[in-house]
Amino acid sequence: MRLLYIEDNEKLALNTSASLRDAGFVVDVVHTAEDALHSVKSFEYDVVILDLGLPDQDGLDILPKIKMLKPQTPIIICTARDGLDDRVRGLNTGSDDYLVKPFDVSELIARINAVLRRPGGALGMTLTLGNVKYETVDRSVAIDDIVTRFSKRELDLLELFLRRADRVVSKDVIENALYSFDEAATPNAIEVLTHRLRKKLIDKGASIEIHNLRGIGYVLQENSG
Amino acid sequence: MRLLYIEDNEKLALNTSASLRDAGFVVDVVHTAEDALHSVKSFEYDVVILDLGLPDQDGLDILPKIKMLKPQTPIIICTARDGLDDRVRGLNTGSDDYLVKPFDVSELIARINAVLRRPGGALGMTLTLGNVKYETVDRSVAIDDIVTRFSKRELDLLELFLRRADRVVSKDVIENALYSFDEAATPNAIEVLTHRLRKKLIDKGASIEIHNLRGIGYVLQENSG
DNA sequence: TCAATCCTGTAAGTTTTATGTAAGTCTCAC
DNA sequence: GTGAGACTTACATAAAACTTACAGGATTGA
Repeated sequence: MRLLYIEDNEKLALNTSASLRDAGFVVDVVHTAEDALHSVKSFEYDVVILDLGLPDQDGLDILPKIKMLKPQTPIIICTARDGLDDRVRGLNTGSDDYLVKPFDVSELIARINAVLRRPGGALGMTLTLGNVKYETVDRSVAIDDIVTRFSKRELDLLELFLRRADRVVSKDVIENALYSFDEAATPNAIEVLTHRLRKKLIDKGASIEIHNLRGIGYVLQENSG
Repeated sequence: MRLLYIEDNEKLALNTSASLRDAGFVVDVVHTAEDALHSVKSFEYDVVILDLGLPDQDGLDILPKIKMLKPQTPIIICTARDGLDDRVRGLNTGSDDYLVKPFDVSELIARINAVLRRPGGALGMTLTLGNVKYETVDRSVAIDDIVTRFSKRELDLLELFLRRADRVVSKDVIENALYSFDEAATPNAIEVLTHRLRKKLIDKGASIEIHNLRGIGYVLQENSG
């Protein structure tokens, strides 16, 4: 899952991109429109995040250029409220999204996931580990190519683990990813949920395992033999 | 099968859209370029029908905008003979078509079907799963080669499910596919409709089943054993 | 044109199940 | 061995989906 993050404010870019990496994305950061276009030409991104207010030209000018180069790639535009003019609205394609500044990083992450999940958004986006395949578009899971049912929360957790396979995920991160502010969540809720996900994975013969690191968090790994 | 019909002449729009609905399409009608762009952004259409001669701007200007928003969606342009200039020809991308006014509605329906039948299009095939066969051209259904009657809405839903067999279809997607924006649709309407389709499938001995994924959507699957 | 029939959405009641809580057990680290 | 953290099981409940009945509207056929 690779993102291009176009943001001229270097300090902000540093902070935000770090959070995005924590969330399991691969992030390329550029600070100018010129670099951005170069990157778009050179690599395949799943999402482009465009922060308006670039120094070398009006940020909006770059939007149609990116669109022309990669019509399929969804773009998330970050803009101050008063920048939300008709030009943004007009260019916004429905497969895209915009976000009014200031915003919380978790909000941005939610938007990225939403855009990726949309039908036609990210083409053929499949998270795979071992014999487990997760389709982000329709949130379906197949183990050894056999479609398997999971509940909503189980899917949330599985997706989170798959995005951060082989990396430690703390209970905190899980809580933030799965539960909105108005939803309560004792640490136990996550333990129970993990238990259920584990059980289902074992029952269905998945070749992946959720390991616990006492006091630190969990890791999803392909089981080695 | 959902269409957007852009036509500023309200009387003509009313007549034509009624005929299109009779032919089994879900039709959204808009009278201005602004509304048209808004709808294209908000919904997924299988075909856009653009009648040139809109009041708020030269109709042709809207064409590239729609194209940019949804490069995949085929567009049928209706125009008077003298409007058939190079600009139309130039913008026509091959996935599109145009129709010279005045035309008969049956002609328009034929063009729509033709466009949908094209490679990569949505029509002109038999959707088959288990012992159920669905003819997209005339919307007829056969179970074990016995022709079976379904109501319009049931056909809409069945077609949607067959096109996405073994994949999760959310209520949201169902609502957008089956109901034009002037039609109401409580979530319950979809539940009732699903219930009726299920019952009919069972009664007629179909070997396919609609499974529910609580909070996520539905899946159509061939029943295993 | 009128009646009969069918389609389809609403409403209300019932069933199902996903999910958090609680309480107890296990286990690892020190 | 002790305690904190994680695991497990059972349970309650609220949300989601299912079902049934009904009524207005459309369609059909005489």
